[in-house]
Amino acid sequence: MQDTFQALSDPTRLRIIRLLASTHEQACLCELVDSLLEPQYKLSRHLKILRQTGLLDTEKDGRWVYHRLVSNPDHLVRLFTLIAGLPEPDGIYSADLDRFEQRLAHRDGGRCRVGVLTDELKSEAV
Amino acid sequence: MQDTFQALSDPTRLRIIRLLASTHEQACLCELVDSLLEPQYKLSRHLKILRQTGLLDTEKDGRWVYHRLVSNPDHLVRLFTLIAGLPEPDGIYSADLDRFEQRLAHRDGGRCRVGVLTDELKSEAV
DNA sequence: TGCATGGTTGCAGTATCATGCAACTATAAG
DNA sequence: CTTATAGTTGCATGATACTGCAACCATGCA
Repeated sequence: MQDTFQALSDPTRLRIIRLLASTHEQACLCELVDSLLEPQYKLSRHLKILRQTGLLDTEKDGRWVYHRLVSNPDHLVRLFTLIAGLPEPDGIYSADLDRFEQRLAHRDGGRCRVGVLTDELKSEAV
Repeated sequence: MQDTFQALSDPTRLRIIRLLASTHEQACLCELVDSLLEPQYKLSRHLKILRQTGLLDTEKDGRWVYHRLVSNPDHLVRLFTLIAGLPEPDGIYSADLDRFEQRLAHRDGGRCRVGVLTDELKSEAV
């Protein structure tokens, strides 16, 4: 179980878990890149760690790989709930959440059909 | 908050937290030494980290220093509860708990009045 | 078959962390 | 004052972890 806490001890990984826990959504890598504004390879590696630790499930669909929180064992689900309800000192998570929901608007039939949009999204914002 | 998970990502520190969370007790260093069977300096350092991370409160009483889980903020208390209810794959925690309760029998008026007893306790066990 | 693109990974550098040893502080008792 | 003991800490070392870069794999499409 300390592996679980170990996995959550990295800021980037905690952002990923919080995002998925508070939205009850799944996300592919490019959507996470646009939401957390971190390099693709960095997030890819953290996702791998979260998967290996048993916190994430993965489903491959064509070129896209969807990540979601596991739905068991029970104590992990409770932990996710606790994390989703955590107070937020800095506002990082709500900013992640905003960008994520903006990104979800680009889905088609509940599936990701585009790649990294960070630059385009920035232009729209202007 | 990742500091909290970071603090819990060490096996020794998790043993300390689990012990205090499942007993709702406080403990001084020598009692922890007898319960976890780890070197005093090692536990002392981990206790310091847990204190600095805001998971433990400390009360000094003569030569003895008592450590207990903090009672706020709320999400920490919930986390402690979750930890106390965690399944136990290996039996390490229940062994810690057994030794801790054996050690508590040596208290006098709810206070620790002896030092490290590991060797003596071993002899008794024979 | 070739290309664009979502995603992965080997490598190297740097930082962080846990541990053992030994020296140290602080407090109580003779 | 001296001694025993509960607890702390500086130092050196080995292990682990995060990151950036660049090369790579896998899939869909023209």
